[in-house]
Amino acid sequence: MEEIKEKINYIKKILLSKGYKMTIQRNEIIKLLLITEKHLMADEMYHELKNKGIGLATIYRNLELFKELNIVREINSIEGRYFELKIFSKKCMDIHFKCSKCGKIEDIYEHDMIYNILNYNRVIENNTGYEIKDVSMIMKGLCNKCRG
Amino acid sequence: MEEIKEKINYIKKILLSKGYKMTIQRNEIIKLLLITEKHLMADEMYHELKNKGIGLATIYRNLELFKELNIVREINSIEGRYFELKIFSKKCMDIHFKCSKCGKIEDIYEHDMIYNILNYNRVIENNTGYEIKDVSMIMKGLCNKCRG
DNA sequence: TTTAATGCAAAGTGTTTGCACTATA
DNA sequence: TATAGTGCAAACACTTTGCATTAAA
Repeated sequence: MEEIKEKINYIKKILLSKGYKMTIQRNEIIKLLLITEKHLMADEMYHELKNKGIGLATIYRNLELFKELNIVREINSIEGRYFELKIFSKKCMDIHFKCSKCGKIEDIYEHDMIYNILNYNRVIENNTGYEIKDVSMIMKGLCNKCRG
Repeated sequence: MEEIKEKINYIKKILLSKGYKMTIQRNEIIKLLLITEKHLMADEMYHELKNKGIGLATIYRNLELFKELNIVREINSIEGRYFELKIFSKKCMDIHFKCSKCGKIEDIYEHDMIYNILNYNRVIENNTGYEIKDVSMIMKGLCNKCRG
């Protein structure tokens, strides 16, 4: 519980440093995401928070802001839009390319793709019940020298 | 061009075998997806087909039907919903999940993610000069039994 | 000739925006 | 006390549905 306060405080600093304010509503939204520890849809958050007088528009507006500040990430699936905390996520993954002719191995940094894959991990976790902790990917083919 | 007629005919057989009819509208929607060879949003299709008197509702209804029949697949991203032919797609890659506790290995089928990754492969090929022929992905974590 | 499929318009979703008011820094 | 943030309701965009009509088998 102390940890949650610390994390919220950390996010508050980010907000203040960018000229935004930490409000009761933002505090509650972040706390909810921290406590539930999974992705939520906007209306699920609203359901949870409306008794505290927090409006749906506020939730949408803040999720948008949190996305811009890289605090939250959006996940799109057939069921709709989900949101989850991105900032304290420890998820990482590596991608390697291996040339099937000369055997050379290279690291690949494709940020958007990694981001995308990590998003889908949530979907897979939901569908399967697995808990994914690590992802690695190997691409095989020909490097530019061996392509000829 | 002959190939397109053949493919449409193949889909017609599927429709008829399930008690559906092949209409001008369905023909046009499938032809559009075959010709453009990429994913389209419903309103893009409407834009393309409304001069033939095809309504937006018809497009939505048929995309839904085609999805059920595994003819078309839906892709959800931040920009919105896309649709593409699934039935003649040669795309493949394998994804495995390995439980780090019990060692069990399972196949993962997450079409949208696969589609996404294959798209990024084009980007990586462009950036690196590599030619990617095969992709495999391993996810590690805990299966539902070992999570407990 | 039977029954599935269509176009249109109306109704539903989920999401964003304008505005007067409120609360944070 | 200045200005960012809020709730509410209206507006919006996308999608689905009801119904009278059309067309495929």
